[in-house]
Amino acid sequence: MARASTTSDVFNAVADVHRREILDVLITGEKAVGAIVGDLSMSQPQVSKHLRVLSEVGLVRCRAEGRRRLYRLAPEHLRPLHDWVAKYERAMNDRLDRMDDYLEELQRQGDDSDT
Amino acid sequence: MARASTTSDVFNAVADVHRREILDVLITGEKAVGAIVGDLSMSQPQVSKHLRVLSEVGLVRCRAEGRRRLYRLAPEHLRPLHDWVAKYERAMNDRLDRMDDYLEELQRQGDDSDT
DNA sequence: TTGACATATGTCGCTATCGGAATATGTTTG
DNA sequence: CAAACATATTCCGATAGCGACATATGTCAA
Repeated sequence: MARASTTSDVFNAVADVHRREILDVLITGEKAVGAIVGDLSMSQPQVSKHLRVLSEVGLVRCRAEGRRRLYRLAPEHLRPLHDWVAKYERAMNDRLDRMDDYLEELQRQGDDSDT
Repeated sequence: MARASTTSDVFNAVADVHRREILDVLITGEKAVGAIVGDLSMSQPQVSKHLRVLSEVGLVRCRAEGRRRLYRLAPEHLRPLHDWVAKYERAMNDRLDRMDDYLEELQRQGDDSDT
C-alpha cells in the first residue's frame, strides 16, 4: 500500500487535476454528469468514476432527477485540507513579516545615508 | 501518465501522509535529516526521498552544515493549494449563510406564533 | 415492450509511486 | 590515509491509480 487510498483521503482525492477540474465546474452550482462531460473534455466513464471518488470522500453529493444525476459541491469536507494549510499560514506570515522588517531596515539605512 | 508527477505538483507532493508528517515536523523550525528520522518512525532513505520530492516542488529548502543537511519550510509554495481551497471558502460560507437564514426564518416563525 | 437516452460499472494494459535493502557520495576526525 | 558518521541514490518487487473501451443498469417515450 503506497498512498492512502484515494477513496478515503481528501488530500488524495484532490491531488488529481481532473477531479479538481470537476470541482471547479461544480462551484457554479449543481450540474448533471452530461453537463460536466460537456464542459471538460473527458469521457463520460472517466467523469463518473471521478465523481464516485469525490462522492466517497464527501466532496460532492448526488441527487437523482429523472434519468439524470445532479451533483453538487459539499465543500465542508474540504475542511481537513483547509485546516492543514491554515497551520502553515502563520509560518507564511512570519516570513512576510520578516521580509517587511528587512525592507524597512533597508529603507531606514537609505534614509540615514541620505542625511 | 496518471496523476501529474509528484515532483511537479504541490497537490500531489502533499497527498502523501508521510510527506505531510515531515512538513509538520519542520513547522517548529530547521531540522537535520537525522532529527526528522528520529521524530518520525521512518527509515533514513525514505525520509531523504520524501525530502527530495518536497524540495523539488519548493516546499522545503536545504542548507548544508558540516556533514549534516538542515531542511526548513518554504511555505510560500503552499500558496497554490491555499488559493485553490480559498475559492471554496465562499461556497462554504454561502452554505453557512443559508443555514443562518434558515434558522432566522424558523426563529421569526416562532416569534409570529408567539404573538 | 422496444428503443433511445443518461449514467455507472467492469476489464485491461500501462505507468508512477511507494517502501526496503544495499550502496554511493561527501564530510569530519584521528 | 583510514574509519566513522550523515545523507543521497539506486535497484527492486509490489501495488494501485489512471484512461480507454466495452457493457450493464436504470429511466423515459412511443
